Amino acid sequence: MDCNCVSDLLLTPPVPTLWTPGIAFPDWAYKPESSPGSRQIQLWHFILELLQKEEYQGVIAWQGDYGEFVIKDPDEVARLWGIRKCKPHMNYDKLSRALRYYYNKRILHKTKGKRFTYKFNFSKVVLVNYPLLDMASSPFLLAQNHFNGGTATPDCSPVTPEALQSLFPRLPESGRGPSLFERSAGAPGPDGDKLRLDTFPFLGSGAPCYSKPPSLLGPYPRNPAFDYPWGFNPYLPGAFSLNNCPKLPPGSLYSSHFYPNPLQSSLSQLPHPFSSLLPPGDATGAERGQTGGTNGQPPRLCIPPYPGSVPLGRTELGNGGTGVGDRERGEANTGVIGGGLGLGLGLGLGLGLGGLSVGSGGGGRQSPSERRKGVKQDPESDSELEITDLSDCSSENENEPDFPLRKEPGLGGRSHLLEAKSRGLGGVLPPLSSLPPPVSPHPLKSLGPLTPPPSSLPPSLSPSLSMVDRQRETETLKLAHS
DNA sequence: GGCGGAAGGT
DNA sequence: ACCTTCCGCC
Repeated sequence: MDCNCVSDLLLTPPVPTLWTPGIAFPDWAYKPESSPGSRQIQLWHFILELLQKEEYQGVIAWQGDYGEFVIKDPDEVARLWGIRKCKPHMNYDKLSRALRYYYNKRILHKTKGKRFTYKFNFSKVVLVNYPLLDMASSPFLLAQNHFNGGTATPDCSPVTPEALQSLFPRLPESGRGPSLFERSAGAPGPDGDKLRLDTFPFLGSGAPCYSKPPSLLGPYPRNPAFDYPWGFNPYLPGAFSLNNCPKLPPGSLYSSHFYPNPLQSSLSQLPHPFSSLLPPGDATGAERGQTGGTNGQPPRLCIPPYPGSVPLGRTELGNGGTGVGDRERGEANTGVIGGGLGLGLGLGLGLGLGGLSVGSGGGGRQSPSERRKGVKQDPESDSELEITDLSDCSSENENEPDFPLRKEPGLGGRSHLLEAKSRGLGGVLPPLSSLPPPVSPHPLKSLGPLTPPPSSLPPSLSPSLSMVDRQRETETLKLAHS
């Protein structure tokens, strides 16, 4: 069915994956075009999109436990979802049915006793958004080993190649190869490769198929002129500079509550050099400069999207986590991540997934619906953030703001950004002057099989790894691979 | 409100 | 596969 709902094209930009600061999910997070449903965003993606956006704090927000969110305005969420899916008759009853559908897939579960409250199973989702492939295929992984000196730690244990292979049966030993991808028989080509999420046991069958592996896409496969939101443009030099993070949006996918600040939760607990990545004396450093901070509002974390930082440290999804404790039926720790996953690759590499903690969400910003209805802002909200009204999205919902995602990467969105930034609402990295500059401004340009770390895995995060070391390891990898 | 079965659509 | 729609049940 073709409808005039918000165009998927606007919602599925060719965002360069790991470093994607955009509000939509990276290309690989969407279904392949060949699949039924053709690249339509999945509900949980959509939920995450809403969750990461300031303007929907009044509609849906992180709240409570790690990964837990509350739908403050079920009707509005349903409406937005309906717009998104061109289902004008969508309502919360149906939406919730779809959410329940995720129970079995263990992507979500219900927080019992709390109305409209659900909880993500991070072990499912995190890797969907941090495809290990990139991590695995990046020499950055090698760098991880340098952080812990190659020795096992409870939080980031080097795993033998065998162990890794057992986790990811098709993960190539070299960290680079086709085995994570399902090469369509006789159809190798741009779409011939699909990341085999089914090789990730913790992702299960419910995980969306990647249309393409991010780091193997090569130079942006489509529409390179895509106008990135908040003025962010990965093509621009410095866009991936760790020291230049104001380019990043306030609600980066990788920096929202859903990806609680690994710097905060992990680096501060890790020995140097991890801890040195945090601003001095800042236990909650990463929140600083993110969300005002002077108004007492629980900050909506906008963590600098160090994609590479995710694998840095400990996993706090439960066991030994900092207040992340899962208390409900197995929950988020069903996957290997939950146990403090350390993934090694090839040469005794250590990879932990996510140092995770979460701030309580939900500053109660006034939602579009509230604005629409003229509802007074949530008393606990102090937000004066002007939300760009992207009402040029045609839909059955006449004259309503409609679903704004991706709609206006231009002036509107930027003004939003500017305003947000002017209020210190994120997109600002904590000072990381100690970090070396990025190697390449282009996230993917140099992504060969064995190249310097892509921007998605900033070399800055391997301060102890010299280029010589990298080169050496690269060579070693080549040998191992051959 | 929340649940899951069932049927159906794409 | 991933919902959407409908429904009866609790």
